[in-house]
Amino acid sequence: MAQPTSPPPIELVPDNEDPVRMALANRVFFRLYQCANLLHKTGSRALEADGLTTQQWAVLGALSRPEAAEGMTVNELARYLMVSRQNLSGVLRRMEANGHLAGTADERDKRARRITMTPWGREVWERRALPRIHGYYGRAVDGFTEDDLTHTLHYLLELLDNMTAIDAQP
Amino acid sequence: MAQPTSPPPIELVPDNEDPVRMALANRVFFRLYQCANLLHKTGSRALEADGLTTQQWAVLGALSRPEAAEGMTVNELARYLMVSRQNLSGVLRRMEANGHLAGTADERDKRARRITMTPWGREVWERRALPRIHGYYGRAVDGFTEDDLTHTLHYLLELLDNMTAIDAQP
DNA sequence: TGACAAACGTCAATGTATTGACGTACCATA
DNA sequence: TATGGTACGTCAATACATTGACGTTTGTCA
Repeated sequence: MAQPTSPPPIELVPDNEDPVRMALANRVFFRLYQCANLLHKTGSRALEADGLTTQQWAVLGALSRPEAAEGMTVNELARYLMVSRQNLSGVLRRMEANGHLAGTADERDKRARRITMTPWGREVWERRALPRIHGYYGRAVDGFTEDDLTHTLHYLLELLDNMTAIDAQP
Repeated sequence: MAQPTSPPPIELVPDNEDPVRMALANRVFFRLYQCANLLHKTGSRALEADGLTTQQWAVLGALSRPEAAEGMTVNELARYLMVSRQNLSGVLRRMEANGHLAGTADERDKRARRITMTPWGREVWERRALPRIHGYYGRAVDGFTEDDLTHTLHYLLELLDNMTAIDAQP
């Protein structure tokens, strides 16, 4: 027997008002906020003997990749690290002053500056920083299986995707 | 038939040198670093019309809890948010100047200052900020099921635990 | 009780992060 | 080939974040 058509189910509570979801999201973002603070604090402390901060660690990590063998421009680095180029400008100035980095004018595009690691910067990175970073990682992911790490990475990438969309379309 | 006892398996590569683990940890921390930057950027932008930053949002969120009905001291807030009290001192000064917060001398302990939300601060928090924050959460956790959120929270708490241990024992 | 360590909050110095503004250089199109 | 739009990098102002140092208050233990 044919049923009379009934209206489609109405979502009484829109997604962004679902209290359970909101409470969970709130806890996630609060912990993400704490993680961010603690990452910068403990990361910088782990490398303070080498005169590096967490941000400088990120810069050296980016420039040490084989893909960056020719160096990177300020803008490329800023996009890669997801910070503003204005901010990076200051970080790079300090790192050039420290002798870790060198900037040379780009031949093709005279507006651009190519940033590369100096031999001393590479030495510091490979011989001093990397061993400490691996020690740091070892403690920071203590108790994580490889599966845990993979899942954590996946969720961070999802959050990053969503926040990138928010950033692009405020 | 009895086997001769053989030596226990030797872990050739200590945990913090396992290259697969290190590579995974590196990707996790790089994404965490990007998440941190993007959280502060998009969070502050979401509330800029109310004159709030991500940090001020965290402070109001802490003070709006029923447990904080009597207010919180600077130190309690700093521990709760996992930032230094020196840093918080400046944030609170700006928020008192904005009229969102008020500080009163603690009766019991004359060294301490109890921070509370002003009626205006509560109004801004409840009527203006919270709706925007829920909109932000809705977009930021788009595609996450409740299970996903629970798992994400779990992994962030694990990372937080490990980093707290590093912080305490450098 | 009197002295001394420890905790509370702030000041100062430094580094990182944002947006807005600006000069220089590239480039596409009229 | 001019000319306007856009991209590159930096300067300036402001807000966060750290550590180190300091004056005030508290509380404990000789």
